[in-house]
Amino acid sequence: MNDTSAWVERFPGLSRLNPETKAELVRRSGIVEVPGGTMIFGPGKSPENMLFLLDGTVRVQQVSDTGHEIVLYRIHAGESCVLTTACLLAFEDYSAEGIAEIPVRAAAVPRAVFDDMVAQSAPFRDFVFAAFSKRITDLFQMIDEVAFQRIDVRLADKLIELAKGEGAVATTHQKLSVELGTAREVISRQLQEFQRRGWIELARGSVHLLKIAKLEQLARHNT
Amino acid sequence: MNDTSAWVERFPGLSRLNPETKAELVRRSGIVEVPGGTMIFGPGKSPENMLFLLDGTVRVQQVSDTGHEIVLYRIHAGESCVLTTACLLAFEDYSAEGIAEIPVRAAAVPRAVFDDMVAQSAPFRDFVFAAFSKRITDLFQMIDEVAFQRIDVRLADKLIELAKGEGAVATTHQKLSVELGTAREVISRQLQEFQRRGWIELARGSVHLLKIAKLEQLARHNT
DNA sequence: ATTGTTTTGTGACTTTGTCACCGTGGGATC
DNA sequence: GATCCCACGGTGACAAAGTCACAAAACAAT
Repeated sequence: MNDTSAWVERFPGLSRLNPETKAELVRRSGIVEVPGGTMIFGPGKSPENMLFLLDGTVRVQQVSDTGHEIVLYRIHAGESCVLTTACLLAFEDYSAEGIAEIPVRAAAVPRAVFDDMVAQSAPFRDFVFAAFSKRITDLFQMIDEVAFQRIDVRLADKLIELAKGEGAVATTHQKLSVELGTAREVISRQLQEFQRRGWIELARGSVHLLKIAKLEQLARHNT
Repeated sequence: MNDTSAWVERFPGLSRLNPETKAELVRRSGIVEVPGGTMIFGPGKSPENMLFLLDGTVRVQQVSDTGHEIVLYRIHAGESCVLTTACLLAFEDYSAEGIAEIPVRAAAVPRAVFDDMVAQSAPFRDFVFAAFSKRITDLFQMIDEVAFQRIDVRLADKLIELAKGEGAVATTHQKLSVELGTAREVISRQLQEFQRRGWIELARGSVHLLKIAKLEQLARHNT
C-alpha cells in the first residue's frame, strides 16, 4: 500500500469528508513509519501529532506503581489514537504507554491541523467523537471484566482474540498475564487446566488451540 | 444560586469563551432540575442534551450482566458529562447509567448547539477535549486500582473520599461494596478490621472515622 | 560441554470472592 | 404495644485468585 495520498479513504468515518477537506488533511499531514517495538508515546514522551494508523498495531498498556502491568487496548489499522488526541489537546499527563507491536505506518496530523479540521468539518468531528466514545465504552467494559469476570473466561476469550483465526498464539505465559493484568502463575495453571481438558496444546512460547469451540463456549457463557 | 444567565462563568474552562459565544451558549440552552434519585441516563435511555452540572452530583455506575455493580465515577458541579456528549455525537450505546445522587441542577445544551460551539470556539473545544482526556486517564487509573490494589487500601481511600472532610460517612456496607466493585461480605470484614484497630466506629448505616491519619497512611502507602 | 537466560512448573500460603445462613434493629402496620 | 417485614450486618466454610520462593527445563551463545 503506497497510495499515501489517498489514506483518508481507508478510514470509514473520514470518507464522508468533502473533497476539499480531504485534500487539505492529506496535504497538511505526513506519513510516519516506525519499526516494531518502538515506544510511540509514554510517560514523559508526548507525541507531537495525532496518529491515524495505516498499517500495524499499537499496544497501549499501563505500568502500575506496584510494578504490575496491564494491556488497556490496541489500536489497529483504520483507527486513530484518541489518547494522543487527548494529550495533544488537553495537555494532560498520562501514565500509559503506546508500543508498536509490529512495524507501524501512520498518518501524522499536527495539532494545529487537527484543530482546524475539527472546527471546519462536521464529519471529522463525528469521527473524533465516535473514537472517544468507543474508547470510553470499551474501558467501561474492561473495568467490568477485570472486576467481575472469572480468569478462565477471560483467558479463553483472550486466546481466541489473539489467535485471530489462526490455530495458535505465539506468546509466553508472562505476556498473557500482562494482557489480563494477573500473575504469570495464574495463567500457567489455567493453561494447564485447558490442556488437561484437551482444549489446547502447550509448547514453549506458544499455545495451540485444539478445541476453539470449547474455548468460545467458556468465553461467551458469561458474556 | 439563581443567576442562571451567568452559569457559564462557573466553568473554569468556559470562562475563556469570548462574550458573544457565551451569550449564544446561554441563549440556546436551558436549565433543568431533577430530584435526587432520578436516573438521568441509562441503557435504552439516551439524554437529548449535553449537561453542564451547576449543583448536585451524578453517580455513573455500571450493572454487569453477572448482576454485579460498580461505580465508575461521579460528575460534580462545575463539570460536564462527557458520556452524554459521546452518546449524543456518536450514537454509541452504553451500558452505564447516571443517577442524580442529590437534587441536580444543570445547563442542558442541545446537540445542535453543542456542535456549533465545537465548530466556532477553540476554548470550547479545549474544554470538551480536556473533559474527555480527564475521563479517560481517570478510567486508566481506575483499571489499575481494580486490578492491582488491595481491597483494604481501596476501602480506606474511598472512606476518606466519601467523608469529604466530615468525620463520618452515611452509607451501608452494600453501597460501599458497589463503590469498589466487590462483595458486601468483604467490606464488612474490612470494616470490622478497621474498627478492631480503633480507626473507625461502626453503626447501622454509617461509618465514623476516628483515625483519619491512619486511614490516609494506609491509602497513600501504595498510591 | 559449559554457562547463562528465559520460560515454565510447583507447593505453601494469603487474600479475596462466593454461598448459605442467621441475627438484629427499626420502621410500618394492625 | 405486639407483630410483621425487611434492610442491614455477622459468620463459617469453601473456592478462586494472587503472592512468594524456588526448582526444573528449554534454549542460546560461547
